[in-house]
Amino acid sequence: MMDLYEKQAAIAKAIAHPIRMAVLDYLKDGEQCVCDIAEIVGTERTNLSKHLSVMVNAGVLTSRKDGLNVMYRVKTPCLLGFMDCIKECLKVQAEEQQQLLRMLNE
Amino acid sequence: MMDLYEKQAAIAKAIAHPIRMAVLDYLKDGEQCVCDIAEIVGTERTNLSKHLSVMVNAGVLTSRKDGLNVMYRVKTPCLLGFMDCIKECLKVQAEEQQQLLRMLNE
DNA sequence: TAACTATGTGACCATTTTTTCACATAGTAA
DNA sequence: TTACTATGTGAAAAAATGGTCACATAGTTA
Repeated sequence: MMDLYEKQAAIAKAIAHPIRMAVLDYLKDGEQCVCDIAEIVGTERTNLSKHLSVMVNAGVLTSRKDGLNVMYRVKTPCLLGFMDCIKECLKVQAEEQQQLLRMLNE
Repeated sequence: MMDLYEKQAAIAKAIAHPIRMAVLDYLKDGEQCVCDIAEIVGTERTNLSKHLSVMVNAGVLTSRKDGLNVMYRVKTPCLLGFMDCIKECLKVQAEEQQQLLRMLNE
C-alpha cells in the first residue's frame, strides 16, 4: 500500500514549487495560453515549459493546441480547494507569529 | 507576491513525499508517538526523524514530549481534506486508464 | 549514579530537481 | 517557399533533497 502514497506524493510534488503554485493560481479561473502564463508568472519560457509538462505528466493540468498557442487548464478542480487549505495553514502560522510578537511587547 | 507562492509551495513540499504522506495519513485520527509512526510507516528511525522535522518546520505537524516519547499530530486539519482531493485526482486518472483499456479492447 | 530507551543531529554521499543554453518543431502569414 | 511566432526538447551544470552512519541528548529505571 506504500505504493499508493507514492502516487499521492507525486501529485503533491507536481504543485510543490513556487512557479507551479503561481501557475495553478493563475489558471483557477480557466484556461490560458503559455504566453500569458509566462507573463504573469515571470519566468523564462523554456523553464516554464518544463514546469508545465511536469504538471501535465502528473495529471494536474491538461493542454490543447489552439493555432500557434497551447492552452493549459487545471484538470481536477478540487486542487483549487487545496490552495485554500494551504492558505489556511499559512494563516495559522501568521497568527502564531502575531501572538508571539504581542507577548514580546508586553 | 511571488514570495507568497514560495510559502505556499513550502507547505506542499512538506507533504510531497511518500513517507510524509503516510505519516499524515496515519496521524489523521490523532497524535501518535514516533515509535508507532515508525512501525506503521516502516522506515529507519533516523530517517523518520528528519521527515518529521521537515513537517514540523513547515508548520504541518506539531509535537509535544510525553515522558520518553515524542507525540506528533497534524496541526492544520484542513490538510486531511487535501488527502481526499489527491485521491480524487488519482481516481480521475484511473478512470481515464480504464476508458483507454476499453477502447483498446473493442 | 549507571545503564537503558526513545528520539534527534551533523556530516557525508547519492539521487533527483531546476535552470539554462542551443536547437527543434508546428502552425501562421506574406 | 520564406520568414516569423509560440512552444517544446535534450544535454549539462547547479541546486536541493533524501538516506545512512556515528554520535548526542533527554528522560527513565535500577
